[in-house]
Amino acid sequence: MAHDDAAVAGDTPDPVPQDTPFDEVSSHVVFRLRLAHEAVFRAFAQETNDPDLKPRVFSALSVIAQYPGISQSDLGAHIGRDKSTVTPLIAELIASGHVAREQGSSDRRSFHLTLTSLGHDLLHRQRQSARRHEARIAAAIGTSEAKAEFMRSLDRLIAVFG
Amino acid sequence: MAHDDAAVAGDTPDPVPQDTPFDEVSSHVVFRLRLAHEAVFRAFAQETNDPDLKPRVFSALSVIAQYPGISQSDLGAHIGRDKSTVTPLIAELIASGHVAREQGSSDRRSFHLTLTSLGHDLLHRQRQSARRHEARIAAAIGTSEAKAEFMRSLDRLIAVFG
DNA sequence: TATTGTTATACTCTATAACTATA
DNA sequence: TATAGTTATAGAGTATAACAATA
Repeated sequence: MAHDDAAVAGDTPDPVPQDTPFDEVSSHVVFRLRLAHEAVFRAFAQETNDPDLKPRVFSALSVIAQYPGISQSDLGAHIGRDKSTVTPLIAELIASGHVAREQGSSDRRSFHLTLTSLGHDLLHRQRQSARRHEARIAAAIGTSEAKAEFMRSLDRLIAVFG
Repeated sequence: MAHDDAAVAGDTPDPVPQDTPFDEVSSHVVFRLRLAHEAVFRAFAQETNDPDLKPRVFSALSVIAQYPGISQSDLGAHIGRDKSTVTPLIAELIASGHVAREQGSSDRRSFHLTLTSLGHDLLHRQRQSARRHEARIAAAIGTSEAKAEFMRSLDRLIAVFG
């Protein structure tokens, strides 16, 4: 915490107000985006006590469910991560029995990823948690329409700056 | 890249469309928020060739300019970081001559941070870069009004989940 | 030559805990 | 006891580059 107002250089700064201060920094999208991302990310992980409910696990399971047989590189492209980042993630999901991997027959460099029944079960549970989380987000933002507009803005930022 | 449509488990997946795919994952705020944050953060750092234009540097300079004499702990509270994270940041800014530090006279545990003239100059330049960056964001989102609404949504998320 | 996946490595950003010195 | 700041350390999360196998 800090001063209530600027330009005070004395010894004992006043405490800052607890509500959002009107800092210059707060007026920039990049900083609020960082804080909002951190907050939403944390809340997502806490949505259940399931230690497997990590966004990266959920995203991997979702993409594999949607594209059964997808390769690791393609999965990486879908979730915006390098293949070297995908490797340990998939290793973890194979070790936990949620994902199965089969070598390609026509191209033996690549693997085809599929969900096991355990993986489908986990995805099902994570979808429920994700649904609750999205509902909390909609409530925080205000309405479903406002949330949809928020999503559109995120999309435009990703499209322009991504 | 991956399949064009789901449930194809063949050997050679079709390439994924280059525009945003309608993945399940894309329909969740948490994932788009991550990608948008990464993209906007990267663009901010690239706004100029100035290697000092890091969001954390800009935020520290801004807060110190707004609250001259602020302590390191208070600064950390303003930018949402622990004091142990602030220590090396301030050390860097003192080493580069942008920030000055003076021990408190009434409470000698704490320090008072101020900007040097070099620090003011840097902040001035960073503000210009930040202004351009914010303008690009507004253009990406569409209008200033849409950006303002976007900011309000970010604020609500921070307030609810922070 | 190009690509898939693995590995080794390193970098960025961050926090927790233990510590010193003050209060 | 409590607080300001430092230090040591650790842990996410990620990418780059070199590599082997395959195309």
